[in-house]
Formats: sequence, C-alpha cells, structure tokens
Amino acid sequence: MSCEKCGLLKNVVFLAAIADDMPEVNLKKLAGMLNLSISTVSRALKDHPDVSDETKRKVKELSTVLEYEPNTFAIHLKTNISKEIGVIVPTISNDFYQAFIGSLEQEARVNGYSLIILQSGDDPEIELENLKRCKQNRMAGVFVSITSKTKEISKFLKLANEHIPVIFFDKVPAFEACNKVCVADEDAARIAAEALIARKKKNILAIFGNLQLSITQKRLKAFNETFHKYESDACIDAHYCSSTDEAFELMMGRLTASPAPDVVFCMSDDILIGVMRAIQTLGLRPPSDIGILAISEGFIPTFYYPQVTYVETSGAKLARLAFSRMLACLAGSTYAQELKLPSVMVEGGSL
Amino acid sequence: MSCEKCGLLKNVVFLAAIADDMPEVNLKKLAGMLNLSISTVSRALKDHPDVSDETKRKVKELSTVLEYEPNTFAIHLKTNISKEIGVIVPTISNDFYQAFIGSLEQEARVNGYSLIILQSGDDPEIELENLKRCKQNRMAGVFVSITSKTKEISKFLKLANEHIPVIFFDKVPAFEACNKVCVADEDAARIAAEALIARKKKNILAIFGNLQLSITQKRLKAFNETFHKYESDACIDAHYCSSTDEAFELMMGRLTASPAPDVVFCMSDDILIGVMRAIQTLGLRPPSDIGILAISEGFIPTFYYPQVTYVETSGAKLARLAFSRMLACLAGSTYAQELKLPSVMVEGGSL
DNA sequence: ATGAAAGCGCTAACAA
DNA sequence: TTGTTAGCGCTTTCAT
Repeated sequence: MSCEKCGLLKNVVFLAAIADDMPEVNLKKLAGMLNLSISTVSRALKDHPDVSDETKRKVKELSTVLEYEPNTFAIHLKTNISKEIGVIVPTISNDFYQAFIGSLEQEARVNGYSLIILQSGDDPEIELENLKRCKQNRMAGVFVSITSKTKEISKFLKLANEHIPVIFFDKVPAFEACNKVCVADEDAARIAAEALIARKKKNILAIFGNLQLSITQKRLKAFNETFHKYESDACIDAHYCSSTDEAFELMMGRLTASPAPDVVFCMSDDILIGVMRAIQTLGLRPPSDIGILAISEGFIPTFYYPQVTYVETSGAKLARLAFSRMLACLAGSTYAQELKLPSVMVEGGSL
Repeated sequence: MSCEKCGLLKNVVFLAAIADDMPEVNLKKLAGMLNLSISTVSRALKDHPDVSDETKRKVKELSTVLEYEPNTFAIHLKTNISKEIGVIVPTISNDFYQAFIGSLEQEARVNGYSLIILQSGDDPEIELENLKRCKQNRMAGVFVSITSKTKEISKFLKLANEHIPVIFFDKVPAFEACNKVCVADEDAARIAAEALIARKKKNILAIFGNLQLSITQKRLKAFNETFHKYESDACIDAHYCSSTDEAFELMMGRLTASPAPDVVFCMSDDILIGVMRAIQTLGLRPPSDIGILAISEGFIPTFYYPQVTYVETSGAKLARLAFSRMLACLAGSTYAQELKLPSVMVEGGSL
C-alpha cells in the first residue's frame, strides 16, 4: 500500500483519500508507514522527551491525517484500569436521583470519567447482579444507593477491599464502617420541626415514608426529639406512607375528619405530590386553609401556588460532594468517612 | 503454593481461606494449580464439547472456589466488541428522557448491555466530544437525541459506517437518511386538535415551545392543519414559550385579558407546569373555569386535580421501540429506518 | 534517539 | 482429549 520511493507527503494525501475505508489504524500501521518502530511511535504520540522533534512532527501529522485513535481495550488490558464509574440506584425515575446523576455526570465528564447507570428496581438480587457487573468490568469506582431491602453489604465492602472505591449515597447502610455521603437527614427534620414550632402550629399532620427505611427512622426521630426539646405542646399525628397514592388517600381521610390539621408536614416529594393532589381535590388554599411544609429536592414545590415551603435536600449538591470523595478515594484515601450535606430552608408561601 | 502430593480437595480448602487476599485469579493461575493448559481451562469453563466431564468438573469447582472472573478487558481486546451502549442527550433532567433512559436501561440489562449516559448540556461541541468518547470506547451502539443547535450530523453518520449503529431518538435530524425513532409528533398534535374541535372549543389559547425546534414546527403545523381540515371556526391564539417561567408569565397575562380563552393547549410538560402554576395562582378551577389539554409524558398531569387530560408521548414506550431497533442493527440490519410511536389520548378531567 | 521484545489475559487455529 | 502457539494493540524495560 505504501510506495517506497514516495516521500511522506504523497503518502499522506493518498492515505487521507482512503482513510474512510481503512478498517483500523493502529500503532503498527503508523510505524510501518513511517519506517519507525512501534515504540517510537507510541512515545512520539505522548511527547516522550527521548523522541526528536522532527520525528514527533511526522508521527503526529500522520496520526492526525489517518485519524488514529488508541485502542482503549488494549490500554485497559495493559494498565488494568478503566475510566468508568458505576452508579447503582433503585430507579432513576425520581427527582432526587435525577438531579444527583445529572450533576454527577457533569463532574465525571470534566474529570475524564464516564458513568454507567444501573437500576436495581429496588430488588437486592438485581442490585447484586449490577455490583457484579461493576466488578467484572473493572470500573474505577462505584456509587450505590441501596434498596430498601438490602441487608447484606459484605459484597460491597469486598469490592472496596479490591481497590475499587465504593461510595454509598443517600440510602446508605446503617452501621458499617464504609464511605457514605448523604444529606443531613436529622438536620432537615429538625429544621422543619423548628419552623413548625416557631409558627406555633398546634395540630400537626406529619406524613413520613416507609418506616423500614433508615431515612424515615432518622427523620422521625429528629422530628420528635425537636418537639420534645422545645417542650412543645403541639399535637403530632404521625403517619407512614410508602407511595404517592397512599399519601393521597390518607390526606383525603384526614382532611375530612375533625379536628382538621392546621399544617401538614411531608417527608418527601412523593408524599408531597399525594398531599397536594388531595388539597386541590378538596379545593383548599394554603396557607390559610392549611399550612404545608415539605422536605424536597426543590422541583415539585414550584408546581403549586403558593409555592411550597421546603427544607432542601439537593441531589445536585450531594453529587458534587460525592464525586469529590470519589476522587479522594481514587487518589488513595482508604479510610471510611461519612459526609453530611447541610440542609437549608427555602421559603415558599405555603406555611 | 500447590502441593504435589495433596489431592484437589485439600488445595481447595486451603485456597478458599486465602482467596480474599489473592490479587488476581486468571486462567493461568487456574491452569497451573490443576496442571492443565490454559486453553483446556478456558474451554472447560465454556463447556466446550472436547473437554472431558471430569476435567470440567475440576475446573469449575476450583474456579468457583477462587471466584474466578474473566478479565473483560482481555476479552474486549481479543473480540474487539463491547457490551456498552452510549446514550447522548441534552440533559437527563427531563421527564421524557428520564422515562426513556430508565426504560432503556432495563431493556439493555436483560440483553446483557450496559448504558453509558452522556449529557451534552444542549451544546453541540460537548455533544461531539461525547460522540468521540463513544467511538474511542468502541461502544456497541449509540443512541442520540441531538441538541437544538446541532447542524452537522456527518460525524454521527460516519460512526454508523464504522459498524457502530447510531439511532437518533426524539430530537432527530431533519432530512438525512438515518435511523430515527420518535413519537408521532404530528399525530399527537392532530389528536389534540381533534379533541378540541369535538368539544366545540372556540377560543383557544395554544402554547407551543421554541419555534426553532423541529418538534415545535411539526406540532404547530399539524395542529393548524387539523383545524383547517375540519373547517373549524375556532379562534386560535398561538404563542411560543421556551421555558416554564415564560409560559407562566404568558398565561398570567392571557387569563386577565378579555376575552379569556375557554381552553388552553400546552405542547409540552414544561409549558403545562407554567400554565398550571398560573391557573392555581388565580384560583381557577378546570374544567369549568377553563379547559386544559396537554401533550405530556404522563407524570406531571397526575399532580393536579382534576388530573390533566393529555395526549401521551411515552418515553418508556419509545425506549422499547428504540432498543428493539438497536438490536436489529446490532444483528446486521444496515438500512436506515424511521420509526414512529403512535400517540394515544389519556382522559383526565380537565377538558 | 530509536528499536527489540516481553507481557497484560484471553481466544482459537493447529498440533499431537 | 489436551497442549502449543500466535496474536489482539498497547506500554515499558532494556538494549543499542
């Protein structure tokens, strides 16, 4: 294909013309055309000081013309590291995870990493399958938000021992020493409770999520303790809903009972949606008919008028925190660490 | 490490105990311990008929105990194919893409593929960077929803020529012969228009998206043509909003003007959110005060009471259609094909 | 400044 | 039935 008598330029023009049909351009091919060894070409391409400028110039010119791109498979095999990070979540169809993943992807990209999304469907078995994939594909690291039923996290910890950092976020295991990054659940509930106390709400309907989840337990505990601490005489009617629909049904029942609550606290966006649906169904107008306070990602509260007052749990911010921790782990930080993202209150007009 | 005089069992027990510390288990190691050649071990593991049952048994037992897992990097290098599929979208923070990606991930997983998520931020330059990554990482295939500013799709087509199927979805390029999968935009707008005509709405406020987008143009055209076709005498007040906030402002202005519209048509979820915020702000109650009809993914309409009537554009369904097309391409289907997902009307109580 | 060669872990054609 | 060997494309050490 290359003519011995021709100079470089002629070759280049010729080759550029047929570049589209070239099945694979690799170091060997470049080396052959330039009458250089593979190692010299390799070095030239990465600006190794041993290579002469003239050689570098030639090599780079040809590689550009032929649109050489290194074979990442080979690099992976050789170096045994990849630039991919696994993200295992119950589902991405959730405002919080969406914000988290969207933000995480941006962080990853600017740092040269790609994100592999794996959904467990809240099924521990699929979660383990996904983890296995992360291991088999030798991901650089893994982010995990565990399912509500995950009991065993030894497999996760084992990965971490094999030099693949595992960082739990949001839904994290309870007791183990591992890397965790989550919103300050207790804090958010405490701030919410303090807001209710400050506004002298006395008849509070508090709707929490599935009581099996540690996030629910934490928020419930902090919520109650805050009322206790301030020696509030408010009456708290606490309930637990696992879905938007459950929250809707509960709310419909409570709003037509007496005494009607003067405020409702929603632990999550899912619950808020159900609650607001009930409030609209009955034609109530916050805050005069009833006050509303939620813990939320911040997107849903803007759908309503007045906009719902909420304590923010930002997925986007959490992602940045999580990724910085991942970078530290990738750089060699081995000890487990638990990071908390502080909560802030965002005033709407519903309280 | 292995004792010549020991039987297999003893070895196994010993090795299991230290398995956690074993840096890497590979074919060579297994072969060495069993006094077999690497190729025999490789064949045994994949049930090659040439290998004796007894050998297979031994090999599998040891590989299980040592938790052998093939090195995917090596397999990739050898076979030159990966099981990863790139997904390039402007942003995942959007109900439609979220539904699409969530569903696509499920399809991918059951077919043994993983999804790499890449966001362009609606920036054509980042979009190209992302495409390059897909190429460099030799993805099995790529799904793309182009940015609103993407003019050049030759790079995409080039990938497709290099045996990496590229399937455009939702936001697809206008004229070129390429693989496209999208919702029947004209259909959805036509169905919406027919519904308005059937209900004899006369004073219609129609809010469309950014007029630069082909999706807006298509929907606008079909919408108008349908009214024309039925020789409707309805008055259509058409507007274009690029964001939720714009839709809110527009709606606030229109609702206080006279004559007030008897129905509002929203081309997308973004617009619907702004419109509903205005309706709630003014305390209007659909459908008596004003009718509402949207084109929507189907999630947002359930937030309100009565639930909003909408023409569905299902991201989840589109994902299944798109993935089946991808499988066909991966199996060798080369010719370009344009697939449309039919729209259906979902009755709420807002019209 | 450049080249030769080993080797990453696996597959598969060929040999025995 | 099992073993030997070449090779995927790259990096890197050790010559020259």
